[in-house]
Amino acid sequence: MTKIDIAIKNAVLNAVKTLYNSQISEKQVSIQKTRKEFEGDFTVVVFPFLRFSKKSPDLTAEEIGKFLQKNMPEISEFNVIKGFLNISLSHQYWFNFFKEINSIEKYGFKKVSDKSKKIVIEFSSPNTNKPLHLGHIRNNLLGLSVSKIAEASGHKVIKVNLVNDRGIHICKSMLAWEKLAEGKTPETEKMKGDRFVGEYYVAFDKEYKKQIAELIKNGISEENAKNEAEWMREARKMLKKWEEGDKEVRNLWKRMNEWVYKGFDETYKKLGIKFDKIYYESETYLKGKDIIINALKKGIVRQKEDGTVFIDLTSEGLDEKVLLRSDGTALYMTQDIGTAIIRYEDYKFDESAYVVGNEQDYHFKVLKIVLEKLGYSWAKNISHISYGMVELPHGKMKSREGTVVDADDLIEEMIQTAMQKSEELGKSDDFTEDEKSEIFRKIALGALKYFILKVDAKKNMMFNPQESIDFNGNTGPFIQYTYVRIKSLLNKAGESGITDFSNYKSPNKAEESEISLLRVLYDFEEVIKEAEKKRNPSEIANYVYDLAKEYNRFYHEIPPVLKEKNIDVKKFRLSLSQKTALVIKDALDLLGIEVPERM
RNA sequence: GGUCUCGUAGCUCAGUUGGAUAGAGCAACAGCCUUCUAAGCUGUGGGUCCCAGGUUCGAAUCCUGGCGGGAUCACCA
Repeated sequence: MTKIDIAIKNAVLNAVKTLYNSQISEKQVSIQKTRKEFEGDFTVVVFPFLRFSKKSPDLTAEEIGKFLQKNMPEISEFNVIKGFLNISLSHQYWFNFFKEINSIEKYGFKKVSDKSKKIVIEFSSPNTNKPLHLGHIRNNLLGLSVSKIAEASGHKVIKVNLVNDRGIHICKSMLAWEKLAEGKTPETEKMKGDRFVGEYYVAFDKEYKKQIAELIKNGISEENAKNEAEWMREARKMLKKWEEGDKEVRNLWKRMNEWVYKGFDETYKKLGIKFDKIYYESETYLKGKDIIINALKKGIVRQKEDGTVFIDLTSEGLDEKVLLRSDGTALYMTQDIGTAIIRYEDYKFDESAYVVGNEQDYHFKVLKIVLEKLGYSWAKNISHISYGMVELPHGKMKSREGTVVDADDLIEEMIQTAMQKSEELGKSDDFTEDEKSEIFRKIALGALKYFILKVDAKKNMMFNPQESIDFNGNTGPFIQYTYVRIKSLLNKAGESGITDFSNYKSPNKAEESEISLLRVLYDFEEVIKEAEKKRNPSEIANYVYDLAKEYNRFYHEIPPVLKEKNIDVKKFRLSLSQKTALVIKDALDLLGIEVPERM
């Protein structure tokens, strides 16, 4: 499709050349959408041309406007206000534009082919010692959405999860379970496995703190107390046994992880998340160790007297980074080096992106540099999709202190609210029970997902449990409602015998609200491009909100479509509605949000 | 302390390749259901865009310096 704004830009370049005999660069021409309070579709800012025209802004704009109008049949008229040249496109142009996009099944989307860029996107990456919370939800939703946007941009996407299934934190839950559980399991307690295990993690911390306090009371320094508390010593012993492959410890580890995975699967399913590949840290961390030991032999990394292996990054303006402990065991960085390499061997990706919180900006900066120093040329194609923290009104979320918003609880609460709201409005009366659960689920998750994704990913965001669960205004349900409303309209049209709307003759004239709606539809292609470039789902979210809002305005301003006498006008409006619904659906899908057919 | 990042209406957020009178939603107030779903639409009030300089015809947006919040700088992950 030829983009009209690009055509205008070229015409302006041509105008300046012809009228003022001056060659200007594309960069100097700024075409923007005309602001609502003025008449027109696109605006050309003429200030940069004044030094070539040597005329007043208004006169320059006038001359360029006349030139454009003469050379572009799509332009119907123009006006000049204070040096801004506002261009109006003919109604015919907009009708043609609509016919064009209406004939494309997935307008704005690019197809994935064999030549597509291959992108591995890692997200979620949970620890297996506690249930998922709101922070994880943001991660998961961003990962899912970024993946979908990349796919819509024609890339081959591989969604990957790296499960952090080993380490001292897991041993803490295991130890507490051994000490306190008396054989209880998620089955006997009728509890979700991840939550069950999480309770023992909290129990560990409680006892651990008690032990530290005790030691401090006996005159031991805080630092020593933290190291020497009995449970901590036992947890470390357990970790060592795990690394040695102790059968009993491994069995317990396996058993408790299974509980957690079962719980996670439920939550992922509710969120609509699936992975193409799951990596387990327990299976990849040794690779990193090998790589580092090899690099030590080659002299790329060095060893200190105390035995730690490190890499010198001072030439990059960073510090020395330790890659192996003095006892030879692996660190977070070590295992991430290993996993990155395994991932490249598995997929030979063109790009590898990590969706991880901004608290790890430094980590990923270092990871990339270290891999480059180790000689992996593909390391330059690693990127970190960094996002901000979710904050609560009373402060930070800390799982050990129980000040978290649990993912499952939150989803359940949202479903309850959706149900209540629907009953209040008297809308659920004629739904069957199956329909109800399906509809409330979609609305609840739509509300939650939209709430989180509409905020710019890189910014911290505030989550106020009381106020955040809203279904009016700039929310997911508002957008879903718009879709449902259109569906209802189309169904009614169908009942009256009009099922095919595409065979109309374009009307002579379009209403202002129709043009406004078409202008928003025009932007969709560009919005996907921008969202992909910036890896930022919020651009899609804000767009689809604008679209829904614009449709609702159209819906109210236009007299009832079904009563329209002129059959061509009627069909055009139904087509326009239908396409809007489709774009809403496609855009919401990019956010991982489903649409109900009724609500 | 170094580095990074954010600061826009009472609250939650849009708005940066520099453009016109800075926009939404929530909350408050006032209207619109004998015409297609009122989870909707329309209107009113609400702003030193953290502060001070600078660049520019033009700055919320770019630069410099402050102030304030957050993150990070581990043989934790």
